[in-house]
Amino acid sequence: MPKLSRAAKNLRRTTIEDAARDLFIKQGFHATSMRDIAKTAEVSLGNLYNYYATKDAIFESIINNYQQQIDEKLRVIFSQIDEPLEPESLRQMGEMVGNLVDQHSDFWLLMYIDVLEFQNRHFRKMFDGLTDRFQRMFGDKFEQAKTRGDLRTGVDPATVFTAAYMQFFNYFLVEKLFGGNRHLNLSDDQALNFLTKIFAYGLLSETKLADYKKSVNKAIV
Amino acid sequence: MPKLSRAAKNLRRTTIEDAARDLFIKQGFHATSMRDIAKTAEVSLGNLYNYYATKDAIFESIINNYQQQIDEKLRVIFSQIDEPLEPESLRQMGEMVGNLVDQHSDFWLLMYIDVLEFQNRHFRKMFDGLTDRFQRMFGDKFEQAKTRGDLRTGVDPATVFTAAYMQFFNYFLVEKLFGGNRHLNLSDDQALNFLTKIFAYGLLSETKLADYKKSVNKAIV
DNA sequence: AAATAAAAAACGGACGTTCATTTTTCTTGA
DNA sequence: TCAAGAAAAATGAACGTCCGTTTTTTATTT
Repeated sequence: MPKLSRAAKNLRRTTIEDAARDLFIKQGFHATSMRDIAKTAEVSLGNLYNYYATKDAIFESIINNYQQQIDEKLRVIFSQIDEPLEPESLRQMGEMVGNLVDQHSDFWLLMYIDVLEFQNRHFRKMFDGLTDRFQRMFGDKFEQAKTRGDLRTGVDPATVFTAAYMQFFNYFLVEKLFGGNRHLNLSDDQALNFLTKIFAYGLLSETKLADYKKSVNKAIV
Repeated sequence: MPKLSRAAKNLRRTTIEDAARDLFIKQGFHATSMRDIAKTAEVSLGNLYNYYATKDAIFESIINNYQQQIDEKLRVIFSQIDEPLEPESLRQMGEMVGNLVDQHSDFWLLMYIDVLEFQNRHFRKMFDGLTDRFQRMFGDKFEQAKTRGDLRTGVDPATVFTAAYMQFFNYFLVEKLFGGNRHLNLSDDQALNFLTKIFAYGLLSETKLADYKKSVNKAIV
């Protein structure tokens, strides 16, 4: 018979992982000691080993939980997109990606830890088959746009969408984590507009583009 | 009177730094011990301290030297670009960036170490004022293209060029270091063509684009 | 032999992990 | 209702190892 309820145990685990995550992010995996984690989590050193077999196990558990959290946020982001190929939607996605990077920069730092110390073993799936996933997600919308004649011929919409997604991500990561302060010489808002514009030009047919230009920004012509 | 010539001393330093760099990249900064470095460099532990005051000093020296090497490679890349706004040039840049990432993936790993353990102190300058630098580099070419009417109105060529540069870089980093095997669902060659196409559409005027489409790929129309 | 370089040994401390011990918690029997 | 006791949980000292750095010793060169 267990003396602690499952809920109480999970609470302890959460406390430990929160502490460990903060420390890993602040000072790296190797630089963080089990004693650091114990002290921050207000748990004895030995007791850590009642919850995790090794220090690595703590890292892996953090990643798995965090990954789920981020996956859910991404799911919400994409679920809010009705028409993925509308410039407005692209921009909206970029904005939400920016928020995700802002609010969870620690998660991406964990990814770099993973790249360096675990050959990105835990994060590989973030990029694996990315285009295919978007195709599965929005395939019908892509098809509809194509039959409507909204798209340039010879340009695969799923690939453009993926490229836009990646560029938005990279833009904010560079700004947030790499100290590239305004590396595009634009404010975040302006950068979003600009990148959206680029991908819209790359994606849309001339007739469709004409609408975009007219409606959004007359200065562009 | 020194017993070792300056050249001999530099050789030792090079040997030590080569060993340290390999180890840092393979297992990270904190996971690499001075004893590891000594053994790999075939130098005694104590002797390391005749050449470097601390372990950090080794890391900084490596970065500074490597940075110079990469800067020189980048200089060569950009010096080979005559007409930065030609799609062909963009693609060429992308290809060379790909080679740079391939041949020096260790350098970019050092950057991630720097992000995690030194808040990117040593690499900040890689992204700082990037657009300005391209403007300074190719400003006259950009102006010429504008007056020739090659460009879309309302699209700053330096910004497009920077965005293209960043996207090429990011594409290859994801492929090489993050295990995103064919995350755009394209071969590297196809990805280069595709990304070039996107930025060309975003950058060039309709008349100029017509030339591009005709000359490069009739299938696109 | 004097100066420089290299090697080896030693230092104090911190590391991840283990383990004997103590404390807490809940069940049980009266 | 409540002490007894067993099981679970928590503790902190201890272990052996490795760490970055310093100091001492040895080798090499002029």
